[in-house]
Amino acid sequence: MYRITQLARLFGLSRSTLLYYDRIGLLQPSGRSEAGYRCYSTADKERLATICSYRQAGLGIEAIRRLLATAEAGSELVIRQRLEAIGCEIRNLQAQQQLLAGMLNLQAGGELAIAIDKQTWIDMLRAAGMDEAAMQQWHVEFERRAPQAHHAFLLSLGIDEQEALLIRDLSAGQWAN
Amino acid sequence: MYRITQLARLFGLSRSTLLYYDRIGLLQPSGRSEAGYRCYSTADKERLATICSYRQAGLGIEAIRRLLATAEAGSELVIRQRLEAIGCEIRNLQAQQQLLAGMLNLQAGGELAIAIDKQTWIDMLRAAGMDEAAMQQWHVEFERRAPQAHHAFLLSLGIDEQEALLIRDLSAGQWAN
DNA sequence: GCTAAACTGTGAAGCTGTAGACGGGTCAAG
DNA sequence: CTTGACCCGTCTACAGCTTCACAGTTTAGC
Repeated sequence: MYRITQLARLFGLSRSTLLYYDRIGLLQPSGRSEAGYRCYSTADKERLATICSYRQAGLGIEAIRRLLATAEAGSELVIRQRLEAIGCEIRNLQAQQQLLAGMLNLQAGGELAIAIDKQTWIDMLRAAGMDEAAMQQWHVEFERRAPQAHHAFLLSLGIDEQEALLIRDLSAGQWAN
Repeated sequence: MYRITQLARLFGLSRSTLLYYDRIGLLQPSGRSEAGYRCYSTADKERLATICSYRQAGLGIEAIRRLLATAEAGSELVIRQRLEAIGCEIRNLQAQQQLLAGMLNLQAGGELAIAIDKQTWIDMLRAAGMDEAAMQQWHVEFERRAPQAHHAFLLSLGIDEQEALLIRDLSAGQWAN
């Protein structure tokens, strides 16, 4: 049995957070003491552990509630959706970086274009000693390990959706065979 | 002269947002019609454009207010700080991806598409036949051609500001000599 | 000129997830 | 019996809006 602050500390949370979870019914203590103190059982602790890990993964309270309610069934979808959302957020942040870097350039009198394009990229790899075959192989690896990231990367070079898909198809094909 | 909803649509915002900006004094219309309707001038529009681009860059309202107040002076620091913060956020999101990917693996044992990290990147280049020296050379080229993009790219791999600067210094040094 | 829709205004409350403060009750040790 | 460390419930605050409620204004079509 745990008291509220005790349990909160165990997970690096504040008392307020557990009070809040109680109020919204996400985690309600399984009992109360005579004086009305919340008593959290070991089961409550486990539930909180689950909640915490979902929170750390950035899931919203409602999503977590659904996950816990449906007891592990269909949770995969929620997780995949969150993964998708994270990918999106990261791309947004990267766009922000571009924007800000652009502002710095404007102010500093602009030393160079920050966004690199396809040709520049190829030139750099070639300057580093890569040939056609090596680049092919690199695409194949990229596609195999992180297809989403591969796609985003291609787009970031200014390659259009069509061509990106083409490149990915070729890479995937090479991997399959 | 623009009416409130008109201006809002122009920037993909809602009327409420402009009402809010007015209330907090971030963007106040330069006039009112006889009936009391807000009239936004072209100058107001420009100001809003600036605000929007800062917002898109993820800056907070207060930061923007300060930027607009001090009229371009000292804004570089704010921007650099935001860049730093973005790098941090991206790393957090990547950690979340790892966590979620882990959950899925436990449940499904599946492979997944997530943003790439430093090690994955190195592995991919190596798989494509690059060795240490080639990677060095590639960094040098990257730094020479597009230092800002180089920096953003390093951060996107989850490398922290410190290490990124170190890598860039090394690359720049090699180029200088 | 009339009507209906689409706009405008103001002000207040709500949202998320959490932190912290408040005034007061409870409990164990010394 | 006091002291200090707990606990209670309730309230406020944060960002950056959105939504609501209610009333006045403009505009288009008939």
